[in-house]
Amino acid sequence: MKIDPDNPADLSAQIATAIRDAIVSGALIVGDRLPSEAELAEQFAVSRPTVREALKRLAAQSLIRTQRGAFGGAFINRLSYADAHAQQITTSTLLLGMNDTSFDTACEARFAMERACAMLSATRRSPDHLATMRAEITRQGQPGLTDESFCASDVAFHRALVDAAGNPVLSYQLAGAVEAMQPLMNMITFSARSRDAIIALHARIADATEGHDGPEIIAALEELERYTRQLAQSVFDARAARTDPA
Amino acid sequence: MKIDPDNPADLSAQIATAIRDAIVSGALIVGDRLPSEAELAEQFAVSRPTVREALKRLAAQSLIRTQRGAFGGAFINRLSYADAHAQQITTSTLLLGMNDTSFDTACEARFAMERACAMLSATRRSPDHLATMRAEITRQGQPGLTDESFCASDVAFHRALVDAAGNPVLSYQLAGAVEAMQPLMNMITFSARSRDAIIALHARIADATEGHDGPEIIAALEELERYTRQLAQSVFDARAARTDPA
DNA sequence: GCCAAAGAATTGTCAGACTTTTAAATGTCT
DNA sequence: AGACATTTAAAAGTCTGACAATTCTTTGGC
Repeated sequence: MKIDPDNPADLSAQIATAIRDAIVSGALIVGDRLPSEAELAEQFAVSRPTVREALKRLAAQSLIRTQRGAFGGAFINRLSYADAHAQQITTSTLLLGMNDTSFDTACEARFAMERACAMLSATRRSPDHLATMRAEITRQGQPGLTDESFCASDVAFHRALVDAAGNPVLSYQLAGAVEAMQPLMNMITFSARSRDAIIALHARIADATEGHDGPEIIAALEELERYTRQLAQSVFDARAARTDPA
Repeated sequence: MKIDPDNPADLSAQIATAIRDAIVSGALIVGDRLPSEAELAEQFAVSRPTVREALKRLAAQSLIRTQRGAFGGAFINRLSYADAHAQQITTSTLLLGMNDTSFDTACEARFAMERACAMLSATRRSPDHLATMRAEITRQGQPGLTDESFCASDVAFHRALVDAAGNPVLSYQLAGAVEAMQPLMNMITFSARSRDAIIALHARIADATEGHDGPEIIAALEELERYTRQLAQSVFDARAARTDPA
């Protein structure tokens, strides 16, 4: 594990990369303890603050965890699904927020992926997943619910559908697509009528899931996608008309 | 933007979180310049090294970029698809590598998501994408190709298929699923016969893509999934027999 | 008016010190 | 001997102050 002191790039970035490579390549495995900061500083021939900056970079990606005290130090962290999940959601959210991705593009991707779970969810759904879906549908029908709460419940419903597929990799990958859409969905105001339409489709999905009917889930999701995009379109049209009253 | 000095958590972590929240919430937008390290140190009532550690955490996630010199500083970075892509691949790779996810689970997720692109790819594929797919198929048939190069080409082929869907969000999400599988795929040794079978399926996919035949792409992908899992199974069985010769 | 040199702002790096936390080692009492 | 309290040492966390490197702006000279 070496660094090039003549490289114009930050030394801390180089050190972080060197250690990250060692982790990805398998030279360092979960639970391993890195040398102490002082030792690393000596090995790389840099100062301790520089080493610390490198370690913080790795900590930011949940690659290591640090522990104070005697026999403490930096340990290679097991990247949990939960950590990866959280990271992916912030990344996806920023990605959509910063790159003026069109609502249609995001929506298309999200539903395409969600439909990919449908057959598996139909086969493997547990009573737990069904109960969650039903509960969210009930919540969505409650009067006085804010638009944001409605969206949050919508996300929870779809997460249950995805989780029902019983594949953690799929759940992890989908998390970004589904949850990152939430800020975009929050821009939509849901009338009582549109809420009813969405709830009806959710009920149809829940019924199909209960009845192990994959194709029916897909059909309902397709209709939901159509409806969502149409709803967004009318919101954008209304906004455009207000901004530019030609 | 405040931090709690009595909080036992790292001050640098708190500062990083505070700034990250400001970015995610939209209070700081792309191109904005953060105050200088000295000013941040004063604002948060900590020392400059502590501020620097916080900034390195954010830099590790590509949320900011720093520039030296007068009127330099830390700037809010536009999170590019390329950056997010790269991050997702390392994260997914580590996730699969560290959590003894079964080959079947990863494979199932990957093909489920890839099939989600099929209909779109069939509709939107450009001559460019087709050319890439054909080129990779040719490469895969070359004699003397190492297993690793074969896998790399396999990934390139599937990426072309995904990119053909013409949806950057989908491409980004799929990157993790497809490319993170590569280390797992590398564990498989491909006989000449199994390579031929895979190449034939690739050709079938390319033909279907050219002919705008989505369902045929899906059918071929399903067969490819079956074949891949069967291949992996036999490799694992052989390994188990060698380890435990009962 | 243009080019070069000086200046100022800002990050990158270093050295050394002090504080806090934690676990192991040691000592003491029953 | 075993259980409990005390000491000790290792390590991260933080601070201070300094200097080097970089880069933009401004000024001065021609």
